[in-house]
Order: sequence, then structure tokens, then C-alpha cells
Amino acid sequence: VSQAAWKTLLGRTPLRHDIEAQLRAHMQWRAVLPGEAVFSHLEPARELVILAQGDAALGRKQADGSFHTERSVHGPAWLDASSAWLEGAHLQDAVALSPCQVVGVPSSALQAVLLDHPALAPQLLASQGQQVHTLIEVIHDLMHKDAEGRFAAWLLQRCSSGGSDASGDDADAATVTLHERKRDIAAQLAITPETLSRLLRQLKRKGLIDVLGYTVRVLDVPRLRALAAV
Amino acid sequence: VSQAAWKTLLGRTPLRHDIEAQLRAHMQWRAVLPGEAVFSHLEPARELVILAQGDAALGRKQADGSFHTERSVHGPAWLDASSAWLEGAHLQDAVALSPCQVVGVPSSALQAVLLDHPALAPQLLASQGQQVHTLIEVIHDLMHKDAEGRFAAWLLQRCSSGGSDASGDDADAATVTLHERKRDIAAQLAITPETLSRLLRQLKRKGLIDVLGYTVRVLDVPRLRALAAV
DNA sequence: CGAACCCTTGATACGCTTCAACAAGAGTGG
DNA sequence: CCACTCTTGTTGAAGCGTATCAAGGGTTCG
Repeated sequence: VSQAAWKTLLGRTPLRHDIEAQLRAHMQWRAVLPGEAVFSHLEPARELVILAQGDAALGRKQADGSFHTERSVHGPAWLDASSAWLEGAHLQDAVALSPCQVVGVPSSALQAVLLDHPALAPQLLASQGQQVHTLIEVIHDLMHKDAEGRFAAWLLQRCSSGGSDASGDDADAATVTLHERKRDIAAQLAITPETLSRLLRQLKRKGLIDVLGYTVRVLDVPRLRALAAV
Repeated sequence: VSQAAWKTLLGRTPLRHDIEAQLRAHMQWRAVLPGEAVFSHLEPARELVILAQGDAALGRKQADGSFHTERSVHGPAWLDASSAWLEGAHLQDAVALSPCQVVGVPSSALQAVLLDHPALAPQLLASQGQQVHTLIEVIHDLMHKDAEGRFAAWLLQRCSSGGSDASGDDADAATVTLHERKRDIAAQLAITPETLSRLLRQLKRKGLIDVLGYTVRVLDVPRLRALAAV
């Protein structure tokens, strides 16, 4: 876990080197291959789980063995930063989508580090707070936006966070490449793959985007933003 | 904020008395009358906000001035435990539904207390983690359950948490009293008041519940649980 | 009494899912 | 190499669930 990764995990303030050194001693690394489970909602959560590298999906394993993605995560990011504090089980299942490096930090160890370095507490609280904000945003979208609005919002977010392609800053025409299967994107948006397919066609017909396989060119940001607005 | 209230806020472990005394010095009390705003998503969040007593609603104020409830809160509980750590604004608006006692704890003060008492950190992290779990549960319900299932789950939760009425433990026939307007319940479930009305009639016709104004008698817990299951 | 709420009920409309069929690529084995 | 299967995405037709619109009844309050 590099300094840059910690910055992503904890927010803007960097992690002090002495704290990082002490944390490093407790971290438990493991590699997870695509398709394998990172953790299950059945096992008790004793450690905070960080996705150092790779892509993973959070969701619930269905009774029939299939997996229903609720949120997809691109490392470095937290996979589960909250369950371990509750002395309960994980709330979701997590599976790797690509080869992943996963780090576990036992909450007991973290508690010890917190005793030595109280400055770490606000950073952890901030990163958890960031997660709360993200989740509330998701809830807001699910409650008030239709499928088109949710997809527009999803596209814009992809567009802005690292999605932009070449030269032209953000004038127009950003290119978004879909790394995941379209059915997984659909699952995140709580729609069926069929509906997503139709949405892509609709937006293309309206001239808002251009679609070519797994590459989407965003042509008209303002109108897309209007669709994404409540 | 009594010891019992702190227990509700922070999880099972009680708050140490010396910590509580130091916190108390920084807490800022204010009373909020029904209909008034507790905070707005426009103002920056400098303090954690606790609802010590009363009922409040979290949601978004619409452009036309009306308020769309996304979650209703019954004190003692957190109103916003995460925004203050992010140096940003509140993410939602909060309005009082009944006369409320609201407590603000400046995050700067809390940070100072954390330096003196690192034992507080895991408790704060646990309470925030609890909130994350609640939100994930809400998202899960919104994504995978239909209106009937969400309402059934809502009823069962109300039924178990303090809702039970008289003698018969949980054999059957718990009575749930709706404190809030039905349109607010509907808003929380992301359905229209009309649909909620129809749902009540349907479930009554099926013999699962009995409805009399704002009193709902739950007659058949198992079948209700079956509806609430994904 | 009328006005302003709230809840209910019905008719209708729309968004999205479901089901079924089909095309296109990837892997496999003859 | 081709035939075969498995998976993924696409497209169309039909149906369900929920929203919307409109009307009416029950309270409460001036």
C-alpha cells in the first residue's frame, strides 16, 4: 500500500510515516484470483479489508449460486471498513473480478495503533464518513431517479474520475471505456441488461453519446447532466 | 444526553464517565420546533449532530419548497455523524417533526477529546459502521425488493424494535402504531401514498395484518417474513 | 360553514421486467 | 478446419408493478 493509495483511502491528508510503519506490521496480504471470493457475509469480520489493487464486486450471493453485484470497486479502495468495528459479520459478499491484492488489518491491531497515535482516528472517521456520503447518494438516486437518470449520472461520474481520454480537458467528447461486463453495470444501476442496452440505443439516437462495443463517447455533457439531475 | 442515550448512539459498550464529562463541556444544545430545519445541505458541517429527543426527518428540500423524506429518525440517534469529518457540507436537509432537543459536537472539540481519550475512537467508528450497515441494507432493499416486500420488512422492523404491545411476547399479533403521517412512511419506502394505501388494503385482505387508522396489528409474522425475504 | 389538510379509491398511463429468439465471439474437441 | 457449446449482448412483444391524475370522504380549525 503506497502513500498514494493511503491518500485515496483516507482522504486528502497523507498518512504519517511513523503510523504507516506501525500499521504495516499488522497488515496481512493475500492475492485473490478472478472469480474467487474475498470474503463472505457468513464469516465474522475481524479485520478491515482493503482492496490494494484490482477490481472486485460487492453484493450478495444468491441461493442458486449466482452473484448479484450491488457495487463494484476499483482498487485502491476500502472493501469493508465498518463491519470489523461491530463485532458482527460482513454484510455483503465480495468477489474478485480481476487478479486482486487484498490487505486485511485486524481491528484489534488497529485499536492498538489508535492508542499510540490518536491522530489516526479522524482520518479513519473521515474515510468512513466519505463512504456514508457515497451510500446516501446511491440511495438518493435509487429513490428519485429513473433508469435513464441513474445511467446518465453513472456515465458522468465515470467520465470525470479518470475517465477522460486525450487532450481536450473537459470541453466535450470524453471517452469512457467499460471495463466490466454490461450486465454488471446494469446490476449496479438496479436495471436489467436489456434495459441498459435499450438505454444506450436511446441516448445514441438522441445524440448524447456514441456507442461502439465497450467504448462510449460522451458527446453532450450538459444535456446528460440535465438527465442526471433529480 | 443520558447514559442510556449514549449507549444507543455508540453501541453496546457504555461511555466512560470521564470521557462523557469532557464531551459534555463541548456540547451545544438547542431546541427545534416542529417544521423547523435542524440543518441544511447548504451550510458547512462543522459539528456532529445528535438528535437527543424527538422525531426528525432526513431528506432533500425540493426546489418548490416541499420536503422529500428519505429517512425518519427517532431520538436518541445520530442525525449526521459523518459530514463534519469531511470538511464539507451536510449531504441532506433535516427538519424536526416533533419538538426536538438537538446536540451539536464540534468536530474540532471532538478531535481534542480523542487525543486525551483514544478509547473513544473505536466507539465512534463502531457507531458510524452501524450506520453504514443500515444504509447498505436500505440499498439492498431498494434494489431487490418490490414495494410489498419493502413495506413488509419495514413493518417487521417496527414490530420488533419497541413496537410490541402487550403481554404475549412474540407469539403473534404484535401491534404497531404509526407515529408519522402515512405519506412520510411512503416516502421512506420510495412509493407514493396511494400505493401504500393499496398495500395496506391488500395485506389486510390476505389476512396478514389488520388495519384501523394508524394502528396496524400484525397477524401472520411468518408469511410477512416470506414477503420481506428477497 | 368553508378551507385546508390527509387518506382513500378508481381509471389510465408509463417504465421497466420478463420471456423468447437471435447474432456474435471464445473455447473445445473431432 | 469445422461443428458444437457456452456466454454475452441485442432486439421485439407482452405483461406486471407502480406512478399519475382526478374525485370523494373524513378531520380539524378558523
